[in-house]
Amino acid sequence: MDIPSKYNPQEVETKIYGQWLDKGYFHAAPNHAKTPFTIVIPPPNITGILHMGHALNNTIQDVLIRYKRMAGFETLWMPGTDHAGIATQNVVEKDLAKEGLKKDDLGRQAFSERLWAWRDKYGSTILQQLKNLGASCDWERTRFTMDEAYSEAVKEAFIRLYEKGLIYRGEYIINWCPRCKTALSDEEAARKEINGWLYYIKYPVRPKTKDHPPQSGEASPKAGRLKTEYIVVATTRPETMLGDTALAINPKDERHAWLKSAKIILPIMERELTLVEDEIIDLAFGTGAVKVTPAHDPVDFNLAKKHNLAFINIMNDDATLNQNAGEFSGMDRFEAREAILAVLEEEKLIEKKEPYKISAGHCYRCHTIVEPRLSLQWFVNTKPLAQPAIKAVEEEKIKFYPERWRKVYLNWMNNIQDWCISRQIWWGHRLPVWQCKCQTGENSKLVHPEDLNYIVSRDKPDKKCVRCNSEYEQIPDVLDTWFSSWLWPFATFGWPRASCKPQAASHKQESLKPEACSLQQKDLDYFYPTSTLVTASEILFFWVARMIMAGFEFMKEIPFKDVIIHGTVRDERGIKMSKSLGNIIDPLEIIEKFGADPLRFSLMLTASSGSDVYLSDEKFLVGRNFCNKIWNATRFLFLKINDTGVRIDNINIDALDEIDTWVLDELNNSICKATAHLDNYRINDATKVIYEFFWHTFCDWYIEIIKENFTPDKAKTAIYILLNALKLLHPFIPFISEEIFQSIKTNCELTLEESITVASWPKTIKISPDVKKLEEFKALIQTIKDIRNIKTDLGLGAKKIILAVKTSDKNAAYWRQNENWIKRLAQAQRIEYTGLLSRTLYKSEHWGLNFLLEDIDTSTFLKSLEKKIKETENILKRTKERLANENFLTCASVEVIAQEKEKLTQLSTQEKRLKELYDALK
RNA sequence: GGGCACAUAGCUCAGUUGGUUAGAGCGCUACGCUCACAUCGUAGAGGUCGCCCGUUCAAUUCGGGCUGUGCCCACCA
Repeated sequence: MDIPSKYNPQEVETKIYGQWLDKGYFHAAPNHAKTPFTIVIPPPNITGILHMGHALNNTIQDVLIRYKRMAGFETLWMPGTDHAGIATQNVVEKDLAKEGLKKDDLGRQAFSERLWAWRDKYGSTILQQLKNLGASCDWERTRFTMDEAYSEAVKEAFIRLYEKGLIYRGEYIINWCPRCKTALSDEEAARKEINGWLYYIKYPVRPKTKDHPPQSGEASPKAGRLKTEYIVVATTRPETMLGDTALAINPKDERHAWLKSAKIILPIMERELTLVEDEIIDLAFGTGAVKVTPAHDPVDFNLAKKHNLAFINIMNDDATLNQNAGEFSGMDRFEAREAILAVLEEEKLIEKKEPYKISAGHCYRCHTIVEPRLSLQWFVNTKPLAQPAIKAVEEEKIKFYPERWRKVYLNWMNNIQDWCISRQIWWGHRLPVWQCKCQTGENSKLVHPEDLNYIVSRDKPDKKCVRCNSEYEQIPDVLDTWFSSWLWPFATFGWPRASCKPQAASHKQESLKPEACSLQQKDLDYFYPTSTLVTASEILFFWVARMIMAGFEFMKEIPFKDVIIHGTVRDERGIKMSKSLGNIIDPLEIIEKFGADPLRFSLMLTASSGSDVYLSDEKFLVGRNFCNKIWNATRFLFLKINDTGVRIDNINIDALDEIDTWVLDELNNSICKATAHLDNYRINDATKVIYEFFWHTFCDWYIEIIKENFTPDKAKTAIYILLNALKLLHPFIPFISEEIFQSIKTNCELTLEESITVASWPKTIKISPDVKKLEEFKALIQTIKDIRNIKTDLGLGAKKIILAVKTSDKNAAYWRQNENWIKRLAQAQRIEYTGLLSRTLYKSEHWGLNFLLEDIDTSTFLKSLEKKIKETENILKRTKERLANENFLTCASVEVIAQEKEKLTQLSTQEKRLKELYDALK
């Protein structure tokens, strides 16, 4: 029996992972004899490298998957990656920049090739890293959101929604990232507060010309105000004033009623502004007068639609000002802001400025401040899609863990806004929309949608443009990445080919081999809906909510039953770990240093369900130490087995003594608790239970007890416990548990599964323990702890004691029977049994004890006795008071009263014993 | 502006239907290299359960208010 004295994680992990793959343990296929358990991985971006958030997320999934696999489910963990449109394009653009090139230098085709080349080279890096972590994904099924079949699913989804009227094109204010030069959805424009200014700008007001004299009645009371010559508006973005086409006031605002008979002039542009009145204008904010910039502000946009105002777009796609900005054209938006302020300052048109917190949208990929901008884009009408998705959660067909996310989800869903899905980038799924060349133009041209004649079609349309007779071409836009990932739970199983109804079939359907289709059909039927989704709260709206909508829309069913939302990984100060902040702990480094198991175990122990995880390097020591403990406990057992030549075969239940019975009972309890915790997704509680059992029951007591009387029966029990503990531990620490499992297999004569990966989850062993005997044994353990305690109080250090025991003959026999290990664990050189104790140090209902030593300094001991007496008296007092309370006796339940009475007698005895000890020693 | 959480030992957190002598891990202190493990063992100290009010025989637990912290949503010019 050879277990190396040092555990070498790196070597073992690589070897074992290879074996798992060779054996195909992670592969799942429909099997109607088993219940499926399916998890689809949140597909990491192909630009990603494994960070601690991934490590946490994927360890949770692997724990569940490995547990369910052992528990007899047909278990599938579907892996894959996300093409991550903007993120990937940015990375490749940066790459290109190193060569001094821009994507436009290459053109779409060449740049696209470059993107694919990048993806082929780096796109699966993170999957390899997941393997290092021990992830038991079914790698044969690895998917990518731009696989051919997957792309077909995306196209199909678009077309079906379009045909249902749930996708539309329109010109609205969207969030525009001037750096990525694309539209973003509201969710992708992350709101962040920045320090800015609120500028109060004077807009000149002149009397109306003689052609349009003011209505006399209207202007009379305030006619004189016209001499004040201006109206003040407040704005945080002065540069947008160049696009102002109106000024808005609240109709109830008497302060500004005089403006109705006036002509309001936009400074710099010297343009006359329309005056509009609308209830939406807040009387209390700023001056109550609002500049209206229809093409650059969502509120103003709505106002303009309502009041039929003109739209003037003043910006290019890179947020420089365009020709509509006159002298400022060509300037960057912030540069223009300063320039405009300077001009206004010169003309004395700035009344004041106040520091102001602006909640500005930031591009979630490059963190540039987004520009609200009028643009022709494609949208999903989400409200109809949201209805069944709301209902499913309300009816608990889908549950959130922790439950509080349910409210967050419902709150968002009930206020859902339409989803802008078109992006002006090159990496992604092209929209199946076709247009004649004569119609395609810059978005900034702001042609009316009605004028544009486009065709939504799976393939290039045959017909030619009626105006210019040229062919239709696919529009350049691509879809939001999330428009593909929201299909993940079923598109990964081959939808729509698999589940296609004849009328919705794509044209490629016919060319598919029938058996391929039916295979996919089987998979989809069997594995969908999936079981559990494990994710971080950050993508609740981006992904989880949308998957639920897509599930109902395309599959008529929930995509998953349970959603586990884990916390964010933070550093020890509570700051979110991020590469840019430089406070990351690299999981790969931890794996390198300690191994994957310690990383996984530490994470699972630290991450209490749903709360954020605070990490520091030293947090990983727990896992390292524990794995070391397991390794050494095993090594020791094997050494003993080797020394004694014991043959290990099956445990003999009839031969169990009180020690075995006790430890097996503890194992049973741990199995029950751990299983229940895992079923409730209380993963860290499960981790704690097993940790506690292995270390503090099995190692600290059982192994210590059997050490010097290593009989075959004890050895068998020990190996039985070890095996079951390893199985309980396997989901958390798959490598070391497998390694040890394999050495048990080779060294013991037991019939075991081929691998712990496919071993069955532990069941409780039937031992029907005698409760009284168990209690007796537990009392013995408690006494040993008390002896150690007293020894410490007496300041005896390592000194061995001679223990005098006064007890019944029966109990004395029990002690004699267990004397060897009691002596060792209580650090006694000898035990004497006596009918009379000269000086009692310890007294329980079973026995009294003394240490037969001269010159004992009992002062510390007496002090701790005093303390205990005082504590007991306090509780006793409270208990007595409670039992003397009439109200308590009438109101409290019988059980509670009985419990209190029991407590009273127990405490009284305890108090009496302690006082006797104290008095005798004093 | 709206919503959701959280506040328990120095730190990170348990405490699941109100009744426990309020727990664990890490850290800290003392003692110990007992032939698996010092990545170890034994023991200990440390908490008026954020504050106030209420419901109740009884509140860390339920309700209200306050304070503090975090997060999310919003058309805060």
